[in-house]
Amino acid sequence: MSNIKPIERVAPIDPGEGDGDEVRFCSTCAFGEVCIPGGFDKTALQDLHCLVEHVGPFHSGDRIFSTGEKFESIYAVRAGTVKTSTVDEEGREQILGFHLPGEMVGLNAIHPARYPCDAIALDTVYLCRFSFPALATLATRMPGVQQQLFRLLSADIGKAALLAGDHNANERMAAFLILLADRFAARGFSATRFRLSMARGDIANHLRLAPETVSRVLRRFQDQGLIRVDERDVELLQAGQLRQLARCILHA
Amino acid sequence: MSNIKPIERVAPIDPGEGDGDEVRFCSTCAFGEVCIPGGFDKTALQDLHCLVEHVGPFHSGDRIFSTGEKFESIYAVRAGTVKTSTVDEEGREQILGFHLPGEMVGLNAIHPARYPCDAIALDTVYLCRFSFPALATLATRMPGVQQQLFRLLSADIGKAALLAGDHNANERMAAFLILLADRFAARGFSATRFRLSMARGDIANHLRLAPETVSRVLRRFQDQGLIRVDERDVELLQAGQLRQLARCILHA
DNA sequence: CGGCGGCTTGAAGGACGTCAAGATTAGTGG
DNA sequence: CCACTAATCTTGACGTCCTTCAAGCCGCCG
Repeated sequence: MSNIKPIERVAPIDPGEGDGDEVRFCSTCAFGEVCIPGGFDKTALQDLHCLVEHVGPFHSGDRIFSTGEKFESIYAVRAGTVKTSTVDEEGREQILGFHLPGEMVGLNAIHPARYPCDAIALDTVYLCRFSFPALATLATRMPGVQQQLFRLLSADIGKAALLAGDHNANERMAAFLILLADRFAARGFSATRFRLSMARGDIANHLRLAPETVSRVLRRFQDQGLIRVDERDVELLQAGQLRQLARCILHA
Repeated sequence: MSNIKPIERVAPIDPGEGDGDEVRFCSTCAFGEVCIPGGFDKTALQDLHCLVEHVGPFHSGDRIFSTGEKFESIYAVRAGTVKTSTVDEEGREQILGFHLPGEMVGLNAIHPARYPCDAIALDTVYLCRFSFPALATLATRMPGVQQQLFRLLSADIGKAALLAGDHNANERMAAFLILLADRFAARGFSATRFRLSMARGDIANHLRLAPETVSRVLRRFQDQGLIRVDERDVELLQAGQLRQLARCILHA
């Protein structure tokens, strides 16, 4: 049974190509503040727009890049969700993270100069591709670009550390939901109702839990009136309590 | 009983001040390749040396910076070991990492613009302090500096993800030892014999284990002939087998 | 409709944590 | 140099949270 009415789309789904809609995307993108004119040198800004390439659509399961490929570009998600994951030689997957619209993918590839993970579309995905060498060159001329790159990289270190801690299933699940909500909110989506673009198994993997445990925790949360779940649609009913549960993880 | 003879010091302990010994340290430092002349613009290089400040000594337990302080500088470890950790409101510590000579501390503070963790000396520590604003400015003139910063930041994302995975106590302990060995080796120390500068409890915390479990795993490794442990002195007898044990973590 | 993958639910087992006690070391001051 | 205490480490017994295994359910798509 479905307890929640269908979730209305808050963001544009199909950006089309060459539709002159850049501003709508860029305003929520990690690079928006430097992409969109803000007192920067005009010609440099021109360069920034020139080195951006719109790519997509990718469909669920499509690979954006694969482990070991030569690192060339970083990506900003325009629409859809991307998961990054590694596969060890036993064939077990480890999901590093999920990337929502406005977030960057590929920053961890700069150092090894090869992508250290796979990037896979979880639904219909559109991206902005930035040639990294070109971006780095531009950054030497535009301090704003350099600053933003430093910030994005630094932020990713913190993100990676978030779920690395020692916490039980309830705390990790609560933190996952709250983080998702906050990230949706930051991009102008609803913070209380959203659709999970990833499978339970993917959530479980990312949180170092068994899929069964994820199911059980979600059910427990629902029984306690904290959330309402209908398949992949989630509504946060007591975001405050969830945040309280997750406070050890969220910060620290 | 002591099974291992005392470990001879491989690295200089007391760097003194203004001893003209920079090269000895810088050659093993994360910034060495840009600090030490390598075809770079002479005046820019001069600037790099100018914005470096040698600080220390810090003693065991001393704080280098604290959570919430305004971010000003990043640090390179010249001698000793630094641990970075957060404390949640329940008062529980979470150790983010250990920083050996030649490694950077504070890169995760760029984004929030405040240090998101404490940095604490585990023994006698000497550091190079880099004013980050000055470094960033310099980076716009010296692409090599910018590249190195990007690489260091990117590498830290990968490091943070390493121990975030779902692995059992044996794998994590083996990975910890091998990673330590490799890092010592990269800086010119012995890869098979070294002294743990951190307490068992700190290792345990970092690996999300109980201190008791760390003891038990180390004993098991010793009984299997993989290592020899005498207090904090460790000798890797079967580094290959340890690496094999840790391969799922080390990579993936 | 029927098969298949994703999800849920229950019962049993295991890896690690917790608790408690003892051993060893380090630190301190006489 | 030697007590004395506190801190760290080790070891064993027991408990618990989560995984594993197994089965059934549901929605999706050919």
